[in-house]
Amino acid sequence: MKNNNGPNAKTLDARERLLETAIGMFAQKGYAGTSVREIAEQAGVSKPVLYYYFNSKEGLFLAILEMAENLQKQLLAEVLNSQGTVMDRLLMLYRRVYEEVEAHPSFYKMIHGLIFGPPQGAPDYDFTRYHRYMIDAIRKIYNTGLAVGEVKKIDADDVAYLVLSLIDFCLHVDQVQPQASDPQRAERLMRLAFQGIDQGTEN
Amino acid sequence: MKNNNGPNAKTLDARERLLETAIGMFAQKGYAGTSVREIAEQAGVSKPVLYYYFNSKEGLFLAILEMAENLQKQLLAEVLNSQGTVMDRLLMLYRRVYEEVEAHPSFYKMIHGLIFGPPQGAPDYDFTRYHRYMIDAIRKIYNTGLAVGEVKKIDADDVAYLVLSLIDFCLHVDQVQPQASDPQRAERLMRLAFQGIDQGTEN
DNA sequence: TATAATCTACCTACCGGTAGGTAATTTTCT
DNA sequence: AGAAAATTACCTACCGGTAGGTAGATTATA
Repeated sequence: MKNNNGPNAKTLDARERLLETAIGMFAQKGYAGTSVREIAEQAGVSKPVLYYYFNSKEGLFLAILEMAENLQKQLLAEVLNSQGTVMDRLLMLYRRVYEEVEAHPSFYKMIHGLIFGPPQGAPDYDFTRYHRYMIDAIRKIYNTGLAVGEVKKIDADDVAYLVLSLIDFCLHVDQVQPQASDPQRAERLMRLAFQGIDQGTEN
Repeated sequence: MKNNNGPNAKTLDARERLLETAIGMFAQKGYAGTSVREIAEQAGVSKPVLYYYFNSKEGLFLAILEMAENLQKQLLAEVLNSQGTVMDRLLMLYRRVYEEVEAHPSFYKMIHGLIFGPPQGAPDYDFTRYHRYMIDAIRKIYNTGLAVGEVKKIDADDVAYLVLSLIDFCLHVDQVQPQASDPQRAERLMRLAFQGIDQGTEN
């Protein structure tokens, strides 16, 4: 009954509530700054329930990271399946990431903090993989454009780093300085960078 | 005596040792992940000495941030006094920041983690100021170049964001993925971006 | 001898994690 | 089908240990 659907609906409830709450608190206060007591309390369950589902604070943490990685892989696969010019596809990459960030701000904030922040006693985890996946994807998009003579021949890594840097930066600014937020900025910056990357020098 | 110079040398010793140790530990483990016990121990003093000089963990933290802000202001003033083309001056900005980061890696890492990471129970502090100072400086450099017709007329903020994004990103990569480090990358990326920003479209 | 700098010993509050128990559901046996 | 056994999903109460912070004695300096 209640507001749940299907069998063992209540079972999923506590687990998912813990996940969502933990994401929010890790995003706001970091791993070390968040206690399992707070998480359990805010999720409306007792502390041992957390240990029942995740074995430990680290287990809960790693469960979240696994979700994040799957989400990213899925998103990139989707973008890499797209068609269009290099510019179109890179803009689509940005927009899809942007959508995801808007839909799950805490999730993004937590991952972002882990990638860029200090490891605050959190379990070892190679966060650079998130960047590697992005770099790879951008490089692939650039290379297909190169094959059809759509873009200049430049070091593909340099292109990838330049594009990723502005995507990351725009997302970061949107998040920590909402008053300076500008959803169009990333697109403008990308076009700005592309005036030197596109084969034709139309401007 | 010892290895110190001038009066109250030993006085400064414990205090400075605490500052340096704290910077290193905050950089590695974050604010919440670092205990005052560890800091005092690693600095070779007892815990109350820390409280004698800084009153609290927060006091120590804020003392470090004040140092950082002064350092940045001094660096930017220096760069803004320089002469040359927009490109030259922006590259100089990058190189000076790079030098400073190389010279004090933990210091940079700590500030970087605070700007991009979650506020892990650390005292409230507006870290966006570091970015604002940088944006302002880059904008000023661009605008002087614009006045003499050296660069295209583009939104100065967009230029500043693009330049800052790649500077930040390159410094970040150098730090978290030393094996992928490349001191020349920032310069290459900046030239890459400039092929679309420079007035002449030579390529 | 006054004061600045440091120590040992201790406080309370909270940390991650667990022991042990229970209501309710599901599975197995007859 | 209905009783017995097992499992799921949760609870309260507590553990050893460590967190930030302090009181008060002690040592060095001038």
